[in-house]
Amino acid sequence: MSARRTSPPEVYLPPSEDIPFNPRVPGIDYGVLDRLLGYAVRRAQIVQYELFIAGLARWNITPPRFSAMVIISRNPDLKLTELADVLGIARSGAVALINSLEGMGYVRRVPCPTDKRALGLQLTDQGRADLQAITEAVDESDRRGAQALTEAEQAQLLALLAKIAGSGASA
Amino acid sequence: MSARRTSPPEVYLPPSEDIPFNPRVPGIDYGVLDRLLGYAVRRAQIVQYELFIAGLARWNITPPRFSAMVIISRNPDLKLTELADVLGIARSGAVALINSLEGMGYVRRVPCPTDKRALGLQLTDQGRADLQAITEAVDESDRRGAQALTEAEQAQLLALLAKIAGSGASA
DNA sequence: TATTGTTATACTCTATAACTATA
DNA sequence: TATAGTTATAGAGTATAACAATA
Repeated sequence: MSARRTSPPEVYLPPSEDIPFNPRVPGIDYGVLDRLLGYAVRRAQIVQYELFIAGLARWNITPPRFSAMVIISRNPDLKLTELADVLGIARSGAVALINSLEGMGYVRRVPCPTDKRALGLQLTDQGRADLQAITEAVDESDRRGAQALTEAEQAQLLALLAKIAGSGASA
Repeated sequence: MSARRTSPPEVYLPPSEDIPFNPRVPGIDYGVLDRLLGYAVRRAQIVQYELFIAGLARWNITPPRFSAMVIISRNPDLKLTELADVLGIARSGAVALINSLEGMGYVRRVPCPTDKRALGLQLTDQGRADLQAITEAVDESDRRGAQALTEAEQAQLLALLAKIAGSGASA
């Protein structure tokens, strides 16, 4: 009993032999699962994630990588520990994440002038450029994931999700 | 570049040094993430999962284990391959899942009369009994996750999530 | 003493592929 | 030939703990 987790892992490479996840297999009785909010969120997350992977395959970009790039681009000289906090992962995980993005030529570590222990994270020119195209692809797959909803419903859903996310944080 | 995935993994053990996930760290600019449905779902899922783990710690029950037990209890003599399909995991993963539930004394493999290759899955008496208490704990943590919402909002959220989950499946 | 980034280690989950025994 | 369950193997992600450098 070790390797305890605070957040569910998230990795992602394209589908394969398996047909895409079917959130409601015909003839199956889901019992309580059908009325649990947690299961509904999980179902939706799997579908969203599959769309993300399908749309971002050519970039080799996973959700955590995309999130990290966005956070870094919007928050200049963010420290590695802060990034870990924002993403909800351990510092060692953030190191691995940054290593991969650095290997892709998207992120750069720069020394911090005021604290010699720390380092600032920045997007490279290529990272900044590709993030634009990547963001367009993400937007596209996000739109596909929401296509069953009207504009009003999408706004509603976003608001409701923010509410339940926020409630858990303060608890 | 191998070990391709069709669904995000899901494990779960109780939190630790790390404070719980904060879906909106003060002073951080989330950029596009704040308007992406996929990120909102992911944020909510992390919080829901943390509540699940906290509430089910004493049972050593994870979301996949709970889902499997419910599906097995509601669908008599479900085959292992069918369970894998419902949960959206590979057959080898279903074997491991059933092994763990069998080790806990909750699930039993029974030979299938009509097909000697296949086996039916059943809850043991203990599994059936404990599932009741476990379901109550799950209901409790689910309620806590939804406490920021009114009854009407909860129903609305459930319906909207079901819509976006369903849209992805048929695509 | 506490914190930053790092490394080493272990664990869980997942997928692929091959195997067997049936169909 | 195809399918059901199993096993073996590998890969990705996460966590913990310890470390050196710095605060």
